[in-house]
Amino acid sequence: MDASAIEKKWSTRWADARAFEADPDPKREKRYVTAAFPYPNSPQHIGHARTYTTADIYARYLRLKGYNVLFPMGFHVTGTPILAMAKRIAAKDPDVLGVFDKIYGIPPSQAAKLTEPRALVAHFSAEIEQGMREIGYSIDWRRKFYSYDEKFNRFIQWQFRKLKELGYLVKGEYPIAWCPSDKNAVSAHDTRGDVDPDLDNVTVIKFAVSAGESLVVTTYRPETVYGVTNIWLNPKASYVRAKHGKETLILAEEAAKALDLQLGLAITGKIKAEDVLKMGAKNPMTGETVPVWPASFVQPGVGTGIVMSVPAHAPLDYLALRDLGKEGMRMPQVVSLKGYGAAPAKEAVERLGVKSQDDPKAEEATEEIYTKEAHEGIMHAGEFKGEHVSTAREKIAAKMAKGGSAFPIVTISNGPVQCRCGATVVVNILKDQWFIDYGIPGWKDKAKECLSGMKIIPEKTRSEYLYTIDWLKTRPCTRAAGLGTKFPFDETKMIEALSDSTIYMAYYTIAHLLADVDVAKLDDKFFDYVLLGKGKGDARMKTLRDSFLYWYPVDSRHSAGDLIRNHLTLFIFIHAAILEKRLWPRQIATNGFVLMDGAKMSKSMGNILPLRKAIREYGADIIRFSVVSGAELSTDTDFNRTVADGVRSRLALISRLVDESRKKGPAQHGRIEKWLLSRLNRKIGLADQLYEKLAIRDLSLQIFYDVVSDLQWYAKRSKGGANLHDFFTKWVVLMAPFMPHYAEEYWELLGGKGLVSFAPFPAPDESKVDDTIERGEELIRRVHGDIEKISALIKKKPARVTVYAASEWKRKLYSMAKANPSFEALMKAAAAEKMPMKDVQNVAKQIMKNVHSLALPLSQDEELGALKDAEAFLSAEYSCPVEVLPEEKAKHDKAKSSLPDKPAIVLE
RNA sequence: GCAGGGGUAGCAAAGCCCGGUCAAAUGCACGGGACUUAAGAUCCCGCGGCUUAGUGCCUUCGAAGGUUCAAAUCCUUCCCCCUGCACCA
Repeated sequence: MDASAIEKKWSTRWADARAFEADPDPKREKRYVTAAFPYPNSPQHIGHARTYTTADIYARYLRLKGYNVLFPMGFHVTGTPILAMAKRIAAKDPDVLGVFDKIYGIPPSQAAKLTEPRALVAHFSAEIEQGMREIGYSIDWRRKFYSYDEKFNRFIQWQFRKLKELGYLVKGEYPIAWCPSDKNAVSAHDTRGDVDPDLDNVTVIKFAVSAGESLVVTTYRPETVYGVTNIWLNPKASYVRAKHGKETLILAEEAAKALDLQLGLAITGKIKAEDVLKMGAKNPMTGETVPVWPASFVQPGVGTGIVMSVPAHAPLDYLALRDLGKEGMRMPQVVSLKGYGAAPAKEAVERLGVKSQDDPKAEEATEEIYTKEAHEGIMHAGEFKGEHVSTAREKIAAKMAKGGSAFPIVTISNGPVQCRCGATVVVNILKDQWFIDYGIPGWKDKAKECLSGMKIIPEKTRSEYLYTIDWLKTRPCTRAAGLGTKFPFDETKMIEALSDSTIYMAYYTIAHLLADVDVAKLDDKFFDYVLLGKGKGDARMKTLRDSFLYWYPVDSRHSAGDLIRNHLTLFIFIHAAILEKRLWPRQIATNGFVLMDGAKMSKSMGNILPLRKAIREYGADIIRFSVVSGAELSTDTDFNRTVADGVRSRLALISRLVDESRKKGPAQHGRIEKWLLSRLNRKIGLADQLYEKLAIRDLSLQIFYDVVSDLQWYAKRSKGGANLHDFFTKWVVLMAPFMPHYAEEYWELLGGKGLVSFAPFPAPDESKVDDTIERGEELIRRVHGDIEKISALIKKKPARVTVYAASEWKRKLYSMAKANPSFEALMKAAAAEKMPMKDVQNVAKQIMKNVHSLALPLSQDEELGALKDAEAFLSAEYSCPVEVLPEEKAKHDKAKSSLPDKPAIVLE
C-alpha cells in the first residue's frame, strides 16, 4: 500500500472512531496539551507544522502512557491583518494576488471571492484544519472555535471585567502610528511596502525669533544645543505660523499638519521660506542669535521640518555649510570624543570622502559619529561639562522643558511611511487608551511564582521569561478596529489580539458543551461559577465546572520560541491573576523555526512550502518526522529534499521487514535476533525519559536512525532468515507518536489489538538486555570492517581468513591493571603470576594507554562464541573460508598480536 | 547600548553542565570499492596531515593565556555572529 492510501485509511479510521475526542473520566488521570492556535490569513506551511507536530507527538506519547489526553484546536482571528488583507484583495492588489496565486495556489478567480474578512477566515481555517487532519494531529475537533464567536466574546469580556476588578486595567495617553485619512491605527500590514512605522521620542527646541514667536527645530541630540551655529530649513518647502497655546510656532506646513493631532496646532498663516531665511533665531541655552540658512537635506515632513545646525558633531550640518562655502566658520565643540579632534563630523566626512549633503555616504558618516558620541562622548561645553553624553542628554532636555524652551514629541523615525490608502502616516496621541498594567509588583510576583513552579523546555529559555516578566509594564489592550471582542468598558474599541488569547485554553474545556446554551446566559455569574467556583449553578453549569476542573490546568503549552516575549508571558500573567494557584499552567515547550534549504521562509523569497503541498509530495509521516527530527527543539531546523528522501528510504526498509515478519513463522531468536532485542529494550527506558523531556532530536536518532542502522546490519547478518515480530510489536509503539499512520498500519499487519495510538507504552524487558551479546556483535562488526581495511591496504582479496581470539591470560592483565595502574606495577604483578613476560610487555603497553578508563573485556569463550557465530556470514561476505580459532591454536605468528576485544586477523 | 543565545572538521549539527574511553556522534556532500550490461537504489571502507596488514605519530574544536598528570570540556581576557528591545499577529 502506498503512503497516501495508508494515511487516508487511518485518518478515516480515527475520525470514524472519534478516537481523539476526549471526555472527562474521573477514573483516569488526565493530561491537557495545547498549542498556540493559528491565525487563518494564509495556509499553514511546514514551519507551523513543527510546533503542532511537537505538541501532537507529546499528546500521543502521553496517551501511550495511559493518560486521558485532550489536545484541542481553534482559530485566532482577532486583529487587523485579516481585515487589511480582505481590503487588499478587494482592491485587486497585485502583490497579494500574486502571493495567493504563486505560493498558496489560489487563482485570482477564486481569490476574488475572498473580499470579506469572514470569507477569508472560512477559507483559510478550513484549509488549515484539513491540513491538520491530513498530517494526523490527534485533535478533538468538537471544541473548535473562532475568537470572534459570540460566546467566546462573552468569555473574554468576563476576563477583562476580572482584570478591572483586580485593578489591573488603567487608562492613559498613548502615541500610535495613525492614518489621518482612514482615521485608524496603522501597523506594518496597513502600509505600502509593509513598513512597520517606528515611533521615536524626539525633542523640539524653540529658537525665539520675536516675542511669543519661535522657530521650532527637532533633534535627537538636545545636548548639542550648545554648539548651534545656525538653523537649517529647506528653501523649497512651505512654512506656516501655527498657534500652540498662547505661543506661535514657525514650522514646515507638512510638519504642522502631521503634528496637529499630537499638539493641537491652529495654523494662522503661511510664511515663505525666503522670509524665514531672513530671521535671526535665539538659542535658548546660549542666548546667542544665529542666522537661518537653506539646506536641501532638510525634509519638511520629518519632525518640525526645521533643524538646528551643529557642524562640529553632525556630518550633514557640516556638509551643508561646506556646500554654502562657509566651511571656514567657527564650529563650537560640544562633545569630546576619544580619537577625534574638536570637529568629529568634519573628520568623518573628510575621511569617508563625502561629496555633499546629497551624497548617500553622508548617512554613513552620520551613523558613525552619532553612535560613537552617544556611547563614548563626554560633554565638552555647557553646565554638564565632563558628564557622559548618554546621561547629560536627558538632563539637558528636561532642563529646557522645565524652562519652557523645549518639549517632547513623537515622530516616525523611519518616515515618511505611506498608508495603503496613499496618505502619509502620522503620530496620534490617543487620550483614552486602555492598558493592562503588568507593572503592578504583587502581580509580577505571582507571575514569577507561577513560572518557578513550571517546567520550561528548553530550560535555558527560563531567563527569557523572567526578563520579560520584569520588563512588562503597561501594555495597550484595545485597538480602534479589528475582528474579535468588543472592549467591555468602551464598546467602540476592540480588544487587542494578544490580550484576548491568554487564557483561552480554559474555553476549550467547555466550548463544545456551550452549543445549546443561550448566549445571553453567558454572563459574569456564569463564568464566575464555571471557572472560579463562585456562587451557585444549575446542573448544566455543574457539568461545565466539572469539565473545566477535570482538564485544567494546562499540562503542556506549545509554541515557537518567538512568543516567549509576548504571548507566553502574558499567558503566565493572566493565569496567575485570575485563576487559583492549583490551576496555573504546568509546562511550556518552545521550538525554533523550520528553514527551507537553509533559508528562512518568506513570501518575498517565494520559498514557502505549504503544508498540504508538502504532504502530497512526501507523505504525512515523512513530513512530521522531517520537521521535528533535524535539530534540537530550541534551534532552527532545516527542511530539504535529502532529509525527506532519507526518511522515506529508511521507512521503505522497515516496511519490507515488517511485511516479512508478518509472513514468516515463529521467531528464531538466534544470536542476531537477541542482539536486536537487547538493543531495543535498552532504548525503551531511555526513550521514555526522552519523550518526557521532549528531547525530540535525540529520540529520533535513538528510535529511528539508530534502529534503522541496526536493522540494516541485521538484514546483512541474518541473510533474510528470521521473524522480527517481537521486535516490531514493541518498536512500532515507540515510534507511533512520530509516524502514527505507518505505525497503525504496521500494528494491524502484526496483529496488534485495537489502535496503536492507544496501545500501552512498551515496558523495557531487562532480561532481554544482554551486554555480552551486544559487545560480541560490536566485535563482529569491527572484525568485518578490519578485514575490509586490510584487504584494501594489501590490495588483495583474501583466499582464506583466520581470526584469533586472544588468550585468557591477556584478559586477566586487564583486571590486574585496575589494581596496578602503572606499567611497572603491572609488570611486577604479572611476573608474580608467572606470565610469559615478553608478551606481557606488549599487552601492558597497550593497556597503559587508557588505563584510566579501562573497560574489562569479554572472556575468550565469549569472543569465540560471537565470532564463530559469524563465521558463515563473514565467509559469505568475502567469498572465502573464514575460520575462528583461539590464539593457542595459532598457525601463524600474527596470532600473538591478538588482544582482548581485538582479535588477530590473518589474510592469506 | 541593554538583555539573551551562539562560535566544533566541506556543510548542518551533537559533545561542554559531571575533564580522561574525543581526530570528536549523526546526517548530507565528497572519494574508493562491492553489486549491476549500465544508471539508480542498496551495502562496505575512507573523508585534518603523515604513516601502517586492521596501526602509530603529529596538529586541531573562535583567539590568547591559566588550572591539571590530562581540556573541545574548568577559569580569565579578547574577537566575532545571531535574536529581542514592545503593543505587532
